[in-house]
Amino acid sequence: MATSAALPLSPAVRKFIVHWGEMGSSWGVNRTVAQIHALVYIAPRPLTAEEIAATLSVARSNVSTSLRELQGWGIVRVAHVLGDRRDYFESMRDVWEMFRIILEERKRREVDPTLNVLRDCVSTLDKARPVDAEAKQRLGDLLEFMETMDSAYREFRTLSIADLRRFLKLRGGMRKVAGLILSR
Amino acid sequence: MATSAALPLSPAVRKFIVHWGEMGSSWGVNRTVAQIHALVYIAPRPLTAEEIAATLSVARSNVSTSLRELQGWGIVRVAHVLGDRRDYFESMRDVWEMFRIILEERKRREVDPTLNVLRDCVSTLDKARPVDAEAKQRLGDLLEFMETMDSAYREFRTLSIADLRRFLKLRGGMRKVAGLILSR
DNA sequence: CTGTGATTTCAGTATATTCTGAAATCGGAG
DNA sequence: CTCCGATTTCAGAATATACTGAAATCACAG
Repeated sequence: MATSAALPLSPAVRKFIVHWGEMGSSWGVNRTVAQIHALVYIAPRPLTAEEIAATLSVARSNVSTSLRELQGWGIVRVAHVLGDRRDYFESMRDVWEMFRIILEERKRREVDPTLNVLRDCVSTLDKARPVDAEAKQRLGDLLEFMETMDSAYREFRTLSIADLRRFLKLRGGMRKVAGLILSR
Repeated sequence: MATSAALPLSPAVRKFIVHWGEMGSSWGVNRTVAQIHALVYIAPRPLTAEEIAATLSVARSNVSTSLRELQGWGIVRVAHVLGDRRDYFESMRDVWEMFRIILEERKRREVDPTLNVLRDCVSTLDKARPVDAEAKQRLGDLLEFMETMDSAYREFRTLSIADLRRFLKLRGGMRKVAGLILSR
């Protein structure tokens, strides 16, 4: 097959893709990976790896690796077109669901291991001589904070996207929570 | 003054510092910066830059730059000891407050600019030919999501640390919210 | 002012990360 | 099986980031 041409992108769309790439960088996501995600998300139809490579001016192989990573995050998936052997890629469409998935994945990859390390450190320090009393206190505080966040997240996770959305959109929502639940 | 000696660190504390550094990396924070933060947070007293350099085996100048960055985030500050010209550094102690400050700072540096870009892109696409209808829709969805998050955050921000803590610690908190506020 | 220790700056170096292109592999058609 | 286009792998190159050490600056005591 002939080399795919770059997709035509309006300036606004270009701007978004570039910005999303920069955002990715400051959140620990490879710039190209983030750009590819932006492109696939905004595209009106699933794209081939070759189209992506041409549009963003990166090597075909780089696109392959990056798409694999996005699939690993669960926010991009392969689609197929009848009579076409190539893989087409499309992004999850629901932003809220995407948010939830990314949160879940980061928790699994980063928060959970940190909780384990903290628990381990605190329990080791329990058996240590009192020289480390201070350190134990600090790590204990941190652990308590992260465990509270963790269990709050576990509950948050049980809400439907619809409820979550409704809750966050409530004007005065936090105040209501404070009033209804906290004041006793 | 003689070169400061490295502080004695128990294995558990070392483990924590190393892990915190790795965590930093995956959140877009320089490893050394994160390690310094961990060390200063866990130390029983304010430390000099030289002590930090010796303890973590990094150049004095690197510590200087990293501390400046941590001060920029507002989670580390300078303290002084009577009769000692050196700067001593200490971390904010309250983990919840620290969390709040970091959240605020990341919002300011990353979310706010993204909101601006999205608004700009969407309004540009408004004036565009209908070729970009799809893109406009997608960016609009993303913008709506981020604006909802943003305003929910603005309310969350008005809660006191104490209330926030109490709320997150409530067992069944999210369920209660759903029950009391959402179901109507 | 001068001297001294503390701190910062910054050019060059080292390291880590990302990217490329060529080669290997895959997988279905014939 | 062979062929062929699609995809992946991976060693080396390119780039970006972090780090060092020396020199400059600062700030304060004397």
